[in-house]
Amino acid sequence: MIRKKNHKNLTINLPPKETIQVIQKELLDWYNQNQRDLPWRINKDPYRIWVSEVMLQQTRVDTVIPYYERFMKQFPTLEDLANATDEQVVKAWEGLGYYSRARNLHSAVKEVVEKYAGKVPDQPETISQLKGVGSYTTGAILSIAYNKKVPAVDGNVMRVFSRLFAIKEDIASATTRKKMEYLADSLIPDQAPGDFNQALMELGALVCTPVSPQCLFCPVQSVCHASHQGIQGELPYKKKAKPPLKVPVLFGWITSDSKVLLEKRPNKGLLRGMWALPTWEDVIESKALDTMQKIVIENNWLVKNINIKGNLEHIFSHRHWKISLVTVELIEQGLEPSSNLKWISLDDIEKIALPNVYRKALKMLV
DNA sequence: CACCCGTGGTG
DNA sequence: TCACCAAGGGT
Repeated sequence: MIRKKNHKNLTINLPPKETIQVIQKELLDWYNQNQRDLPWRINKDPYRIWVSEVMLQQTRVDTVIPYYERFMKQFPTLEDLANATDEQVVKAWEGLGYYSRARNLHSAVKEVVEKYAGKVPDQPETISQLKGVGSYTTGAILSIAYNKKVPAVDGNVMRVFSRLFAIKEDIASATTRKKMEYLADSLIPDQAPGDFNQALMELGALVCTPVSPQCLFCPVQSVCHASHQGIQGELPYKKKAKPPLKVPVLFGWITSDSKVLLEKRPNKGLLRGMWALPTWEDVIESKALDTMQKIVIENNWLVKNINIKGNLEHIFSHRHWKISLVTVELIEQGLEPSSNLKWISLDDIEKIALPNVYRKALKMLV
């Protein structure tokens, strides 16, 4: 290995030139033979590449495919998406999670229409200013759609590099990530940067997998430090994540006259800006009925009946909701609709973008 | 830098 | 069963 320092004075071991050439050739050959047939690979339309990259953030390929197919059918061009309403876009995203991705994408696409005449920027400084376009997505769009020599370091690439070069540092740290980006920048070939970036990710997805990597089928096994040392199973190193915090919550199924009350969640925090069943946090199961009765009294609602309807759990990445479901039937709709409160019929609820945790609750009620 | 932000699949 | 994870970004 050649020890080098980059502009930020990080010490980085770069492989010798011959090794770099082996990696480039073997990876590109392998990718040409083994790449999957994926719907975002039918052409190089920057808009199509962009949508796929945003959907794929922290989300599996198999999960994304049906969403992507529907999304591209509904919004075939960048202009179509720009002209859509926010509600339409978020509805198309329903069930995918991380809903801010949809709002950011929508907002960014509108910005591209207004400021760049509908052409997706092809410079890193410009495109990375768009909402929801970070370092990885910048590299992915520029290399895949525009064939620019910009690294795209995602979780796959970090895993592949950590094994290939036996890097034992925590891949969650910003410093390690900088090293990885510098490595990627040093490895990426002039000829086919987009294919090379995708080859790294494809290798991580198909061969250099998180558990039981298939080193026997790896095109770069001959130059892999982890494989030679037999430590591929130990890498990449990652600090253990904290378990999600358990929070007891109360969902209200508040109905009147065959309509149900929906509440818009605040513009910050979990499921921000999404329509939801009225939700109260830190209400334990044994207090669910009491709490709902208090709420009814405080609001002077005229109530036919209040019932516990059941319990369910939902685990987010950092929250674990233990949910009590309580139904309230009002004699009359004593609540004025507002910007964050509305009555809606059961038919119309299908048209609203509801997070899956609320869809799950709905299934227990209808 | 540490934390927040969804969901469903898997071994 | 449950810990871990999947083509990250924002703050």
